[in-house]
Amino acid sequence: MTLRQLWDDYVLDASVPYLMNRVVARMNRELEARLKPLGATFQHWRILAVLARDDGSSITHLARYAVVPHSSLSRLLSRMEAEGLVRRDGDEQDGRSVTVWVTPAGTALYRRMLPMAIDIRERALQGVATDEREALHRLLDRMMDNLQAG
Amino acid sequence: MTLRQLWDDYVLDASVPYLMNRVVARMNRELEARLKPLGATFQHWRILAVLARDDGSSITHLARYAVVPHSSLSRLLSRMEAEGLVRRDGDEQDGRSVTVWVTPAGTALYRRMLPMAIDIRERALQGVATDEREALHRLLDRMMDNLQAG
DNA sequence: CAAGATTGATGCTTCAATCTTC
DNA sequence: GAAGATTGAAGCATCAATCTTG
Repeated sequence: MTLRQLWDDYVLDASVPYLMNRVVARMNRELEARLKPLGATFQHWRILAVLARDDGSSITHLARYAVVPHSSLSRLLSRMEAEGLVRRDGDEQDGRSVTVWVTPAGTALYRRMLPMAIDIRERALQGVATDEREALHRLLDRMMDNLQAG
Repeated sequence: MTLRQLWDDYVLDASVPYLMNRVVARMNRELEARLKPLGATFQHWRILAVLARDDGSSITHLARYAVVPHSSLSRLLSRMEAEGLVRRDGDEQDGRSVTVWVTPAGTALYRRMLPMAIDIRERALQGVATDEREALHRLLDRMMDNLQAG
C-alpha cells in the first residue's frame, strides 16, 4: 500500500479509533461534570467501580482494570485514603503487594455515582436495541483481545 | 428502578462505556509509545490529524475535533509552534479568532505518524469484516448524536 | 455583554529512580 | 535479579480570571 493510498484510507470521520475517542471523551466529560457536586472526579469513579466488584484488589490489578497508569495510582489512592474512601493494607501472603479496600464512605459514594453513570450510558445508547448492544460488547471484547495479543 | 436493580444492572465487564474506555486507552497508549521515537505525543497526532483535513481551523474547531479541552490548546499549540509544526495566524474576518496552519515540517511528521495509527487500528479490528466495521461506525455516530442531543 | 483565545496559579500525571520483598 | 509499589523532579492539564474584539 502506497502512502497516497494510506492517506485516502484514513478518513478521519470514518476512523473507528477517532470516533471512539470522541464518544468516550464526551461520556467521561459528562460524568465528570455530574460527579463534581459530589466532590468526586472521574478517577474516583473508576477506582470505586473496580473495587465494587473486586474489593481487596492489588495496585497492579487496579491499574489494569481501572485504566489508570500504575505510577499515578499511589498518589491517587493517597488522596482517596485521606478522603476516607479507601484503605490500603499489606498483603499477608506477599509482602510486596498492597491490597486496597473500599470503606463504608466509599461504598456510599459509589451508590450515589452509579445512577449517574448508568444514566449517561443509557443516554448514549438510546434507541440501540439489546441485540445491537450485545454485538457491540462482543466486538469491543474482540478488539481488546486483538490488542492484548500483539 | 431500585438501587438494588441498578447495582445488578451495572456489571462492569459488560458495560459499554467501561469497555470502550479500556479499548481506547489501550490504542492510545500504543500509539503514544510508537510516536515517542519521533519526538511526538498523542496530542501532536490529534492536532495534525485534524489539520490534515481542516487546515486553517480556528482554535474552537480544533478543540472540538481534536478532542482537546479549549484551555489546554493555547499552550499545546505554543509548543507545537516552537517545534515548527504549526503556525498561528489572526483571522482576517474575525479579529477574535485565531487560525492554525500546518507547516511543511508538520505535514512531514503527519506522514510518518499515519501508518502507525492505521496499523494500530487494523490490529484492533483484525478479523472484523467490512460490514461489521460499518455497523460499528454507524453505531458510534449514533452514540455521538445521542450525547450531543442531551 | 457575548465569543474567542490566552494566562496565572495550582494540582495532577508522568518518567525515571528507588525501596522493599520475593 | 525480578516484581510490586512508592517518590522526586519536571512537565502538562485544568479552573478561573483576564484580555481583546464583535
